[in-house]
Amino acid sequence: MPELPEVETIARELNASSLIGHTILAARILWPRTLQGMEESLFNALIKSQTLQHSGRRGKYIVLTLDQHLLLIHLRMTGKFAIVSSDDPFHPHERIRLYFSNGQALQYKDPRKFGRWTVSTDLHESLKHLGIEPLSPAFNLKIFTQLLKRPTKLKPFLLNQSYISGLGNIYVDEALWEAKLHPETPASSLNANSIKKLHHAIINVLSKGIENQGTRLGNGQANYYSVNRKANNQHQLQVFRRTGLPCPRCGTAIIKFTVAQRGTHICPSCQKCI
DNA sequence: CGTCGAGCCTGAAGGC
DNA sequence: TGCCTTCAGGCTCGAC
Repeated sequence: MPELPEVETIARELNASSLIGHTILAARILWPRTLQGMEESLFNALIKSQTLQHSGRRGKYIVLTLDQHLLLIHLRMTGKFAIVSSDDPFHPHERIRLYFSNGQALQYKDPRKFGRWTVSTDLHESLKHLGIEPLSPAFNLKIFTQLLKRPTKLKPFLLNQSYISGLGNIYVDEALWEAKLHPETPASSLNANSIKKLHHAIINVLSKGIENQGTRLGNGQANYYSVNRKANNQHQLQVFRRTGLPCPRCGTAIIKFTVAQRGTHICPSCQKCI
């Protein structure tokens, strides 16, 4: 589940890669459902002969800028990229391959097949369902306070991409721990001090995640998140997937339970409900 | 508006 | 060892 820091890391890597400035010759679609609402023939027609100009990010989407279109890619749970030689054999998990004019190819692997690709001519229109970027200057205390005025628990609030875009299960658990807030606390019940702490915690966990080039979980196979193997943030996690281990702040054993149908990790001493 | 459950998927992990 | 079940979770959709 790549979240904002992982997607940002991947977007930067692609932007610094040898593919930038080269032309897409063709696409090979190995799992057609990866293309969202689009036939393979149309997809090919839209991207063929276009140059890859830039790789960026909006929310959890990778945004590849071509001459005339944008490629929007959501990795969902297990989407991964690699740059390979055009004549390398297909990987069993490979779903799409883009062939470039320099003899290389962008390989998209996704064992779970949840990831989605789409072609857009209007970024704003295509991603209008996304809320504010938490690392942008626009995400200030005043806006955050306004957003919190709704009848929902903190965890589903933070996971909802239409309010704040980019947070996922890992960084929500981490931010709530840092702010000493329980995930089932009603969003509208926070006082000014808690709002300030949570605002700071969100920016802090995401910034550190980017600094560490993302979080890599699992045993290096199915849950391997980043393009490169430098992702290091997994060693900085305070509560996520640390059930039974001592809270780094007070030593109480971390517990896991379900909130909003998601595995949720908290310190029961530091994070009291309401 | 919000919550909840199902569905999309497969590999890993746990139970027996 | 091996089969079977459960779990993991981002997002969408339909029901309430």
